[in-house]
Amino acid sequence: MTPQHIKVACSNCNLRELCMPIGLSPVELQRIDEIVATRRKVKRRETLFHNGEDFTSLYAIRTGMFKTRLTSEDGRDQVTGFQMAGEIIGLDGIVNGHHTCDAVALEDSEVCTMPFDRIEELSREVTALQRHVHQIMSREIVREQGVMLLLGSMRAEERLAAFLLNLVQRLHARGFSRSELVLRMTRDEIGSYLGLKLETVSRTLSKFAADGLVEVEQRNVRILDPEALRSLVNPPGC
Amino acid sequence: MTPQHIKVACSNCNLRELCMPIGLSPVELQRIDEIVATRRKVKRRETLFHNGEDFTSLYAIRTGMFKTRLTSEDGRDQVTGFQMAGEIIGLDGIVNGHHTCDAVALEDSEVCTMPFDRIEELSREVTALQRHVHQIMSREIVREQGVMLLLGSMRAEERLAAFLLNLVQRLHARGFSRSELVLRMTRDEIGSYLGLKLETVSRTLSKFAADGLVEVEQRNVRILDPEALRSLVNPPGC
DNA sequence: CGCGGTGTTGAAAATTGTCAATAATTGTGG
DNA sequence: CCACAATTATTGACAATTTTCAACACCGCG
Repeated sequence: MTPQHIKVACSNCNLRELCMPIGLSPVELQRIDEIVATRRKVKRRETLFHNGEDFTSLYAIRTGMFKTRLTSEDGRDQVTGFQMAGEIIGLDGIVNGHHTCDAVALEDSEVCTMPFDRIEELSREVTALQRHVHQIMSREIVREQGVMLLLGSMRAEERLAAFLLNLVQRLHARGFSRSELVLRMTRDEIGSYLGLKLETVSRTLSKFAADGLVEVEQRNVRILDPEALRSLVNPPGC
Repeated sequence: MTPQHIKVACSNCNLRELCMPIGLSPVELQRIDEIVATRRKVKRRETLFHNGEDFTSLYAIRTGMFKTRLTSEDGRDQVTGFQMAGEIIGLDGIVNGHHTCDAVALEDSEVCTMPFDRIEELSREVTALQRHVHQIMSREIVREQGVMLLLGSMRAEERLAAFLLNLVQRLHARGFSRSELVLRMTRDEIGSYLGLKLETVSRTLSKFAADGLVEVEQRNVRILDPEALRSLVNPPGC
């Protein structure tokens, strides 16, 4: 309700390789700086945008973590993703000019606001940006297909193993540990994302711990046997 | 293996309002005609493209129906969508330059091949086309989020009801009956899409028939009580 | 220090999957 | 055109997985 707005630039952002096209000339890079209108801080539990809200901008996450959540008419809801630094959210709003999901900060976070009409304008001139926008959208389509595979054909243990491996891999790509992670979301949110009840998530985590695959202490998870987790996701007989 | 290639034009295609931007000037429309390189016929059970294949083009379906299918490393597979006339497939290939799923014709079909580099080139000049491409990709993202909601939070009856209503609604938008439809896919394929076993699909269909919601004769389905189906998808207490 | 939100665990119930038998349909080749 | 094979669909009985309901523990914050 009281977002802070701050002027900034991509050209010296340390997340550049995560959310910007590569191989830009200095002049192109400078023009892209102009895309980011402002930064905006979003506190834990606050929404960046919500279902029904007019779509104006895409958001690049600078710090923190978000969940996107779909709520059906009858109140059922589904977490559709967890997004971290360098990832882009808001793509759902393009098609109808308003958002169709909520984006909620899981911790105090900061995003770069990129007005979409400026993105469209500039991507007509900077080919690398055009390509990049297409890639970001295609990547999201492919990611969601992977979630469909998970939800449609995996059992609880496989889903949770895939979830943990995916999270830690993305964190590692951002310079964090290859084996330790902090879950910023509740068991209930993990369950919603994985199509499981929170009790099932909790039980499955306990079983992983009992089997020596992970060490769990609250939201701190240490992956002890990544190979065993991987073999859960892709069963042995292959 | 022996695709037929035929030259054609969008400007007088009867599916124009389904797969092309609206409000184009005659000169813009003519330029868009140039996007469609060829038409290609794909026979039932043949693939339009498959996982790993180099990505070059998007495809607009002219006639027939396809399924897209994801196959995981261990051989598990997941149907990620059923596409019909006027819909676009191939968006998965943009991000990495190769397709990450298979597109299989469920009946003898015909598609328009649209080389993606031409689409990018032209959408730099024709704003309406640029916007259209973004909308198509965003629409696919939103569609997949809906499937995630279905797979993550609905039970078998709800999933199947949602599936039937979605299919018949899309068919109706194409001039077909509001209540009768022909399933071009097997029970197994429906089950894969809905995260259910084929036996569950069959049983649930039988139950719908016993309850007087639908009439099922092989792949011919008549929806007798669309309201009851809708109330299954969105349970009464709302 | 207590309270609300979060997490764990057990037992029973519900849903869906598995296995198996059979039927119906479609495609194929003689 | 018919017969046979292969594919697809239906149904039942039973098993496995996950959910539901409930009780209780833990933690962090005011």
